[in-house]
Amino acid sequence: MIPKRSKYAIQALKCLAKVYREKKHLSIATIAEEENIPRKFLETILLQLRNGGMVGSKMGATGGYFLVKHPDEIVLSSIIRATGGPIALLPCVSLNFYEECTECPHEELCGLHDVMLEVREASIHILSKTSLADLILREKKLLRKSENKRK
Amino acid sequence: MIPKRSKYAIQALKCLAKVYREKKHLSIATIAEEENIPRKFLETILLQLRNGGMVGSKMGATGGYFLVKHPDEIVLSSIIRATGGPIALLPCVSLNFYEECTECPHEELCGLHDVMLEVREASIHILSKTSLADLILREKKLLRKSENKRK
DNA sequence: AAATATACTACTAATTTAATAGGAATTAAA
DNA sequence: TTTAATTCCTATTAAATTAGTAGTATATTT
Repeated sequence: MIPKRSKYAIQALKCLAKVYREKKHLSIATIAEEENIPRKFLETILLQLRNGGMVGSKMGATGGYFLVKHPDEIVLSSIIRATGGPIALLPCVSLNFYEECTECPHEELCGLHDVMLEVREASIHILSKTSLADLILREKKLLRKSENKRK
Repeated sequence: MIPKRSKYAIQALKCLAKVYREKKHLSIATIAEEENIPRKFLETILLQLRNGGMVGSKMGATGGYFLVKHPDEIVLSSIIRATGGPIALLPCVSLNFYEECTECPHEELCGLHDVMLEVREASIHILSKTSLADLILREKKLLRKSENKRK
């Protein structure tokens, strides 16, 4: 499981992506309310994303946050990583949270390691091809689908 | 990430799978030593696996644990589940640890939910086709490969 | 100057997971 | 029949992680 932190980050960035074209920025409070995220917690998350170079901020009254890249270029895997969320199922196959198995004498001979690498690759493949723009597109499609169903 | 508990379970079962043909059984202490797992912790894990119907046990002196199914029939996904490890990256897409998103008004319209379902399916696909027997086979292949390299 | 933001960092609370403790029940063998 | 070796069971503690909060400094607009 990825931490809530990472999930909140994705939600917040999706929010910002929706106003990207209009070059608007949103305040923490606005995003927090819109997405039901605890305000102060969101604050620390956005700060982390800013330090990670994914969003920019403007201080002072009428300040707020905005994306510094096109929604097409921000993919889920990098958001998860920027917020400290591991994608792999075991530390010994994690790119960013790697830890040696104390029990495995030779990692490269471990069958479990081998399988878990495959799982990681499959997950990263999906998460790295899905951008904020894709996420929004998906939601449009889902909405259309559900509207057709209702007819 | 899956809990250590699940990883230990897989290691222990792999151990048992290796002696399955000879119809031998192994004591907790033996497995614990072989796999570098804290003995008392392993005890609770094996108990859980027994209650889950994956292994059998024999009490008393010369007692121990053994697989009740063929190593071909025990797959990684069921071991992980039997030991309480979630495979999905978010609670809202977990089959066994499902929890509703408090923030999502309509789960079926959420783009993130949609993507995470795909990730889950991809992971489960791999973990459900890999059995203990496969794991052992993989290790043989890895060993052969590394021996060829050394030449 | 007042109001409204972000910046920063330290702290607390809550939850989960890992590991241990300790004795009861069971079995085999001395 | 006693002893040693083992599983069975459940409660508890310890450790680590994550979630969330507090409070103050700094910047910007009106």
